[in-house]
Parts: sequence; structure tokens; C-alpha cells
Amino acid sequence: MAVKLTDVAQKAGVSVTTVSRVINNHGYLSDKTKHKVFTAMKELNYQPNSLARSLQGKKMKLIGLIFPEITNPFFAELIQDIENILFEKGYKIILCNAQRDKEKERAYLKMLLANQVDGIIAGAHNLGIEEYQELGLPIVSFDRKLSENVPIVSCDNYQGIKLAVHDLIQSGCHKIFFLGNKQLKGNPTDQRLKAYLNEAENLNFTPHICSVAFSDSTLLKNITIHEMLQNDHPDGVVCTDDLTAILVLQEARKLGLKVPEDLKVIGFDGTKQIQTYHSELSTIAQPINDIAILLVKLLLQRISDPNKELNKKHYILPVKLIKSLTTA
Amino acid sequence: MAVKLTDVAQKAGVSVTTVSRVINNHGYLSDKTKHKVFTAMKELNYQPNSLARSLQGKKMKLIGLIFPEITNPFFAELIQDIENILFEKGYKIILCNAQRDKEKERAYLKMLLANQVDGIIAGAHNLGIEEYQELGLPIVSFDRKLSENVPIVSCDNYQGIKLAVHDLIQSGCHKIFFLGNKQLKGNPTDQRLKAYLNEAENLNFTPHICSVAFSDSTLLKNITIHEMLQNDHPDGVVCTDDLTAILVLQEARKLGLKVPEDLKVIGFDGTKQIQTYHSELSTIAQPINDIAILLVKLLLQRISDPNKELNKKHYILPVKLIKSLTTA
DNA sequence: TTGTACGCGTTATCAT
DNA sequence: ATGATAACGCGTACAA
Repeated sequence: MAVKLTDVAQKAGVSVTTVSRVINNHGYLSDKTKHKVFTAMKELNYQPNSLARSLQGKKMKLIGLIFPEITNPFFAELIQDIENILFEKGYKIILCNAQRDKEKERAYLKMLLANQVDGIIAGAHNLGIEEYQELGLPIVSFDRKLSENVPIVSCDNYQGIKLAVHDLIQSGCHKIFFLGNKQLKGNPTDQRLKAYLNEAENLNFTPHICSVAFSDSTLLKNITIHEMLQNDHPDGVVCTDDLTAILVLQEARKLGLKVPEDLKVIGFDGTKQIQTYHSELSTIAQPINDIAILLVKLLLQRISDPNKELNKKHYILPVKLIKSLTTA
Repeated sequence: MAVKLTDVAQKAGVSVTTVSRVINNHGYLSDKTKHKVFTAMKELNYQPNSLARSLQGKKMKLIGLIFPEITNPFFAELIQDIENILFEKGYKIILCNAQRDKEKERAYLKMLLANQVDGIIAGAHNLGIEEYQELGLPIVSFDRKLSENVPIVSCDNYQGIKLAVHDLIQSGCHKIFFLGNKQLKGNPTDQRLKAYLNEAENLNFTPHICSVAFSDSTLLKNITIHEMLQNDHPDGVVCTDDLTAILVLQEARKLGLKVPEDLKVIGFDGTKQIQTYHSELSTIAQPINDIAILLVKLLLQRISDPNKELNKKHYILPVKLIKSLTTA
């Protein structure tokens, strides 16, 4: 059995109350007693039990993170940033890989509840609003609308795609395709398609939408992309994420299309990973670190004061165009 | 306050014991009672408190994962696989990003202890053996030697580099460089350099080692690679990870070197990510999923039977050559 | 078949 | 300045 308060108390020749006081720096204690207790703790390598502690109503300093996957560099970088910030503040994270699995997400929600997490940062949403609402836990959401009283953080999806379209137009494109999810679900990311359609109207070009779902397999995406390139001959493609943009580049190469001469491509996300290992790709960069900072800040606010009204429901962070070879 | 056992008991008109029995399916209960309890649970949306449960001696069903980073696709995929397998078995994970930070790793170790995790899968090791040993917790290690009684899982690092060298030789290389960590620390990954040196002797070529540390910045790596390519004119490079291999390809392109005509490159890891988005790269693939399966299996064994002697200390899993364009 | 009472490790309240 | 004890929510021996 692990070392506990009683052991330390016995070793130091004081009561458990005193030891608890020393640890939590409560009330008045003589330096002599403090010293005795500290040395006893060191000697026994004592580590307080968080569980027993939070049984008393203390915070677990534990945050649940729900994301669809961590192998996608965007999520990996976002999660890593969130983890770093939370660690600084003394919080640990339970990582939940919801994939596209309603049941898994539901199971994880239960687990987080059972583990008395202090709050949840949600980035995957296979589930409906209600299930999140009835948790009765502080939640913040990334890029998805969950409920009226859950604050949303997202980048400026509209402005992002607008920048992308303008970049392609300025680079001389005439037949610009939108490659991404077609279904609108009331989420901030819907703004991407909306921006594309609006700009098509403003800039007077015919919109073409090639639909690939985030959840499609790479193989399926490749086939869709191949057909688009071969049959429709776009000279510009706006992709709603960088990975899909890379697939377009690969398929283009296979078809003997020269980038950027025959075809220009622009992505979305702007992760360090892709910028380092595919530096040729033009993209719209999301401010990943700022998103992480804001998500954490809002969550900790809600944890410390759950009933305070939200100033804002939806926080939109600015994006940045990173121009590179694929739209040169 | 959250719903607790007493609330359910009251609602169902039975004692807490009965409710507890229903939940854990213990002893004999009348169907009528069961039914009453179940409906009460549903109505109150009751969720047992893991903390109180494990205070009382039950397992937390929580595993700590310590890795240096999650943005590296190799770790991301390994962690994702581990997470999936553990989830199936009813375990949750606390993710610890140790980076290259001794203090952070130490702090995390304490936290894991405080949170009563059932065990640890360790893949980052800035710390010495002792600190892991005195935890008194079931541990398994990936690719690093921690302690005599901590089982290690790793791929066949020796065979991997041997395959890589042979592939380059067969592709006609004469001046083959080893690009990776030069320092030997008694870990399984040391076998990579050893294999290179041995094969140089066996196959009768002069070994050239270009040293880059895993922790070097991309910029620094690029400079080192650039100098190697420009000054030493290798015609083949064995890299100890895929990401570094991609950097070599990029620097080669900048220098106008044609791959594979002027220069052949082979990587190590073989993640799905790199294979999908850099399918041109030849590499040595680690069996990531098998590693995950084995790590979990060994850990759960040690959790259920901590004192059982290890059959083996070091489990070595086979690697596979994936031949592609960069060594064509 | 069901209920009472105690213990898990910690903190808070009340005493001394 | 320090100690005794109840309470947190749950599981379980023991009792009924």
C-alpha cells in the first residue's frame, strides 16, 4: 500500500491534522513542527492521494479532452498546445479519441463524469446537444456548436476561405473548385462553404463544389480528387484542410499536371508539421496556439465561476494567408 | 452536487447496499428490486464516482502514458493505437507530454501517482532509472531501458538498419551516410548505429556518420543536412526516422540533386501518415499496432499480477522494408 | 433477499 | 499551536 497521511503523522510524531495543515499551508504552525513533517514526507516519499482529496470536494485538476483523432497534425498540435498550457496551471488531461463513433464519445463522456473531471474541452461532436447539456459540467467547444451556454472558439473560417479564393483569383485562376464537406450542420466551419459561394458571386465566377467528407478514407478521397482533376479540369482548388491539399498535389503529379502552372492549390490549417515538411503548400493558417490559450482561459473561467454569464458565445480568431509555391 | 448512491437508494426505496449490489451485480437480488433500482438510476442519470470507488480498493482503470511529444506522427499513431486498445478494455489514459524536460517528466510522475493510475506506459526517458523504480507501480517501456524489472518493447532496430543499408547497396550506392543520433545510451535504439557500423564492415564500405539529435530543431537539422550533402556528396543516406528523411529530400531538391539518380534516401518508422503523404519515401516500417498491442498486454499482465517474474525482459518485434521511389 | 455499520485517505470543524 | 472526529461516496463483511 502506498504511503499515506497517517504514516507521515506517525513518523513525524504529530497528528494527521497537523500534517494536512502543513501540506495545505493552513492555520498556524511552529517552524519546528513544519520541519519535522517535511522531513518525514521526504523520507517516506509521500504523495497525497488526489482521490481522497477530491472526495472532500477539492478539485481534481483534471480536464477531459475530446477530439476525433490525434494523428491529424492539426489536432495533434492543438492538443499539444492545450496540454502545455494546462500543465503550467497544474492541470492534467485525460485524452479521449472519439473518432467518428457516437458510442465511444458517449462512453467517454460517462467516464469523464465518473472520474470527476473539472471540465471538458470538446472538439469532436458526433453527439447531439442534449447529451452535453445534461452533464452539468463546464465545457468549451472548438469549432462546433454544442449548446446555447457552451462557448465556442473557432478561427475566422469565413475570412480564411475568402482569402484563399482571392489568392487564387489574383494568381490568375478562372475555374476554382471548392474541395471539402458540402453538408451544413450549423457549425462555424459551415462558413467555409458560405464564403466560397459568396465570393464566387462577388467575383463573378461559377462555383464548383467537389464533396469529400472529413471522415472519408484516403483512398476514397484520392478517387474523388482524381476524377475532379481529370474530368473537370479546374485551374485552382480551395481545400478545407492541408492534408487533402497534399492529396491534390499528389494526384496532380500523377496526372502530369504542373503546379502551379496548370493547377494552383491552397490548403487550410497551416500546421507547423505541414509547413515544415510540405513547405511548398500555400495555406490559410489557423492561430493554433491562440486557440489553445483561449480555450483554456474560457474553460478555467467557467470552472471557477460556472454561473457567470458569458460575455460572448462565439469567439472568432483571425487567420493568416501563408503564400507559397502552390499558388505562386 | 452530483447524484450519489444514497439518492438512488432513496428514490428506489431500498438501501444503498442493494443499489451497490445491483450496480456490481453481486449476490442475490429479486428482479423486482433490480428493476426499481435501474429505473431510479436512469431517472436520476446516476453515474458512480470512480474516485470513491477506487478509494475503497478498486482499480481506477486509468493508465498514464508518458511520451516526448504527440506531434511526431510516429508517437501520434502509437498513442492512438494504445488508446484504442485500452479503451476496448475499459481503461482511460492520462496523456503526459514530457518533451525533453526532466522536471516536467518528474512532475508528471508525481501526478500519476497522486491520481492512483494503475500503471504506466513510458516512452520518454529524460529521467534516471531510480525515479521510475521507486514508484512501485507497474510499468512497461517503449524503446528505452528503464530498469531491470521493467519490460521493454521495441522493434528490431538492428535488423531495420541492416535492411536499409542492404537496400541502398543493392540500389547501387557506394558512399552511404548514417544520419541520426550518435550517442549511445544503453537503449535498444543504439542498435541502429551498431547495425550500420557492422554492415559497413561486412559489406566493406567506409562508414560516415552525420550526427543529428532527435531534439535538434528543424532549422539546425536542415543546416547539418545541407552541409553533409554539399560537402561530402553521399550517394545514399540512411535516416533513423522518416521526418529527417523528408528533410534530406527537401534539401536535396534545393541543391538540385535528383532523387534517386544522384542520391538515394531511406527513412525509419513507416507511419501511415508519412506513407500516405510522402509515398515516395522508402523506409523501414515499425509494426506500430503490434507494439501497441504488446505494450498493453504486458502492462495489464503486470497490473493483474505484479510479482510474477517476467518471461522476457526485452521484446523485439520484426520490421519491414517498404521500398519506394527514393531508393528505386 | 435485504439492511447496518465500518473503512478507504483526506480535509474541515470544533475543541483544547 | 495542535489534536480528535465527522464527513466525502462507495463497497463489503456481517447481521437479520
